[in-house]
Amino acid sequence: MIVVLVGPTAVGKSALALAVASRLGSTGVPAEIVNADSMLVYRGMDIGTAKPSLAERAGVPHHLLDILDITDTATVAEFQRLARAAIADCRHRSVVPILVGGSALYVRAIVDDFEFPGTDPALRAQLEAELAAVGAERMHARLASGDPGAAAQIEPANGRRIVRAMEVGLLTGKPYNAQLPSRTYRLPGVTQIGLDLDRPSLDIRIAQRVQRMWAEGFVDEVRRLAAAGLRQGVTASRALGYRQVLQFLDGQISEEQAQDLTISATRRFARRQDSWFRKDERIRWLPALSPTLVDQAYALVGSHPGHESVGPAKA
RNA sequence: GGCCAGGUAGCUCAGCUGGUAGCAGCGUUCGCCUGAAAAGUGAAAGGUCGCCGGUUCGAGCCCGGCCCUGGCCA
Repeated sequence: MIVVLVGPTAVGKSALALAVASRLGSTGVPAEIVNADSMLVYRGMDIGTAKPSLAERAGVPHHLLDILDITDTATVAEFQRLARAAIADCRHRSVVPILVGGSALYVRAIVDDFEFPGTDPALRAQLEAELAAVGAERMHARLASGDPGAAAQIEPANGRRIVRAMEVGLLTGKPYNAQLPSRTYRLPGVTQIGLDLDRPSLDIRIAQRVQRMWAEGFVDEVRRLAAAGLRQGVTASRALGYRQVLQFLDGQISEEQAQDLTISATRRFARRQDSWFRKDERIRWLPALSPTLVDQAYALVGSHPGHESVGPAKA
C-alpha cells in the first residue's frame, strides 16, 4: 500500500505525515516519507520552504529532500523517476511509503499513468529565444499552422506551453497532446488523503507562517543563497518568498513589501492547489484542524486492502 | 477659525469643453494546465461617482451649503 497526503500549503501535511508514520511504526508497520514537493528538494532552502527540521525527521526516514543544488533545474519528469524509485525501494523493504506533496501535477505524475515526451535543452533554448524575440502571439500562430489541435488547447498568451508544444512536435514529429491523461492509478493500493481547511483560516495560517519565516531569519537565508547563485537557478529563484526577497535584496521593493507579496502570492498559490485537488474524486478529505485528525487518517490507511502484503512493484 | 488638496469598485487611483464611469492595478471568485508546476495562463463579478439642494434637455464633472480626511497658517 501507499499513502498519499495532499492539500494546500500550510494545512499541516508534513506534521500529519510524521504522525501517521510513527503511528504505523508503533503497530509494527514501518513507514517512510517520500517528498513530492518541488522546492523541498533544494539544499539550503529550509526556512522559506518550511522544510521539516532534522530533529523532526529524526525518527522517520525522508526521501527526496536536499537532493539538488540551488542552481539545478527541477523537473517533473526527473522527479517522477526518483519518486517512483523511492517508492519501489520502500516496497521492496516492506516499508509503507507516505507520499507528501502540494503539487497535483507532481503527485499525479508519480501515482498515475503519466508519461512525459522527451526534451532537448538546445531546442528548448532556441524556442525560448524565439519566443522572447517574437512574442507569444506570433509563436501561437506558428504553432497553429503546424499543430492546430494543440494550438486550440493552449492560450495564445501562454508562451511557456506554446514552447513546450512546439518542442514536443519537433522532437517526436507527432502532434502534442495538450490533454491531461485520465485519473487512473498505475500503482496498486493507493490511499489519497486530502487536508481540508476553510479559506479564512488558511489565509491566517499562511500569514502567520510567513511572519514566522521572517522571524527565523528567512532574509538571511536568501542572502546566503543569493551569494551561492540562487539567481541563476531557473526554478529555485522562482520559489514563493525567495523570488520576493530577491527583489528586495535587489532594491526593487521594500522588505515589508516583500513580506506582503509573499503572503498574497502564497494565498494565490493555495487557491490554485485547491482547484487542482478538488477535481480528484479519489481523494478522501479530512478536516485539517480536527483534534482526531491522526486517528481519522490512520483509520483510512489501516482499512485499506493490501495492508498485509504488497506484490513486487514495478516502477 | 482661515487657506489649500482631496472624498469615484473591497483597497489604490484614472476620468473627457458637463452627454449612458475605467479592456486600470491589487484583491475576490471561477477556469485552464504533460520535462520551470511554490511555474505559466484565461475569464467574470463588483460602483446610489461623500450628503443635500440648484443651474441644465442632461452633472462624477458647473454653482451653493453641509459632513469627513490630509496638509499649511493662525
